[in-house]
Amino acid sequence: MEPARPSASASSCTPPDNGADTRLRILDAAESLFVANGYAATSLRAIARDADVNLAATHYHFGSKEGLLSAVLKRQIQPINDDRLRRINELERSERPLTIRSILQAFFTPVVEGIPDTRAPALMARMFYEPDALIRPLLEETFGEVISRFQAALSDALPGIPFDEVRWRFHFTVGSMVHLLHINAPLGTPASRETFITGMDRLLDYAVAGMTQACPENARELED
Amino acid sequence: MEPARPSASASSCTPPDNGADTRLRILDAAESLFVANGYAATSLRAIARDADVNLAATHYHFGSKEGLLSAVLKRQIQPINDDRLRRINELERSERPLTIRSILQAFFTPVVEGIPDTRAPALMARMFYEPDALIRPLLEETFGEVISRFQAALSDALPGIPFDEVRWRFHFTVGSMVHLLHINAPLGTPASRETFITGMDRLLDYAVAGMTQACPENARELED
DNA sequence: ACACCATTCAAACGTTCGTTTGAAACACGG
DNA sequence: CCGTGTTTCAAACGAACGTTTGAATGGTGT
Repeated sequence: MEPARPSASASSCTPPDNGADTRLRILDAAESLFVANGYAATSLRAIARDADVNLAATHYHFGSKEGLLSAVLKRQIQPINDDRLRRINELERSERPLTIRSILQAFFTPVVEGIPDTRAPALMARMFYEPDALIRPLLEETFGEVISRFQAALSDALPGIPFDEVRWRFHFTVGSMVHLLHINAPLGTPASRETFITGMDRLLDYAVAGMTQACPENARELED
Repeated sequence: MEPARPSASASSCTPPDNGADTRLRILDAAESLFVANGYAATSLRAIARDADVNLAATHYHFGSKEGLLSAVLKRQIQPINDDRLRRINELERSERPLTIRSILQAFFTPVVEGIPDTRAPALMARMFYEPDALIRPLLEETFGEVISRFQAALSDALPGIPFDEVRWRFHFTVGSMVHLLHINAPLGTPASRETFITGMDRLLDYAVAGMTQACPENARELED
């Protein structure tokens, strides 16, 4: 029943680019359409047309529409989250205690640098609020570790503030960021990179102020 | 071609509940499904089934799926925005200059009070990020006046801060709120009203800190 | 040259979608 | 009690959907 997955049964050491080009074109087209119109409103036929491939190729390479979405997500968002974890780990190895600003920078910077390309932020924002229930487990699997990891680091850097309160404030911070990605990236203008970076810079100030609130000495700790 | 709209040609002073019950049941069912699954993934057949009405009734009363969405939006979000404008107008008539906290309260409170019912916040959050392009003009028409009105009030209350900077900060504030509505309300738990109100309270502190940033005297102006 | 396997392709599968139709059911003033 | 206009209903429309099929295609090792 199931078509042979190209990567599974291949025993050769150097995988040839047979179909690799098709795979990439499908991923690119799907990503653009998912960002622009959402998952439910995007048809595999539209993806195949934009990618200039046969309709059946989408099922051959990704098994189903949901499998294609999973592949799109993995390609763009996973590297960003990996980079976040790498940065927070390196931070904790170097300085103690961490500053709020440095933690949030470790959270924001990978998005700004757009790993692996500049369409990642738009995809991240879009998928984060996709209504389809089938996407939720995918996202929780993708973001769960990063969120709890940064919650812990922020809580360590905000002694005396209850963990619940820290979680709320980080919740609002994430919301601000996603909203910025949403409005600045998807519809209309393709998000001039300059405007986007400006927004992320101001977001950092805004989030530091919100996270620290009644601890101004903490908010300014890096500016001395 | 066009079916006679029920509200147009009726000349009687007391409109009978002919079809009004059907209309309401359709609106309720559509609202729930739009919030849970989004616009594109919700079918008129599912709405008609949940509302326990005939499929054709949806077209008879609302003309099209898009018309139904417009009616759902108008019923829930318009009252919230009207209340916001009423509060900000009343504020500006009473005290001068306004405090950031009082302005943001005028923006948040109508959502907390859930006019006309508690499902409004969830609908607001869902629709705000709907991917379908057809919704954008609807939302800009619905939220445009409120956004610019509050931007102006905040700018007046933050003398010395460039208008662009104020706009950015308010942008993040809106994002924090929508994100709170999203996570707390839609999928899974039906948003215990208590948890939601707690979140909105903390959001107010967070947003005041972010909006005022390097002006702590402004952040605390109401607490004396 | 052959056999083998991954990939592409046109065509069709059954299902579900938004919408339309035309007649039945209903309310109500004359 | 009939005539008129509003509302409901079952049924169907064409189109688009995700998915499947089976044959053609192309390169690779022997």
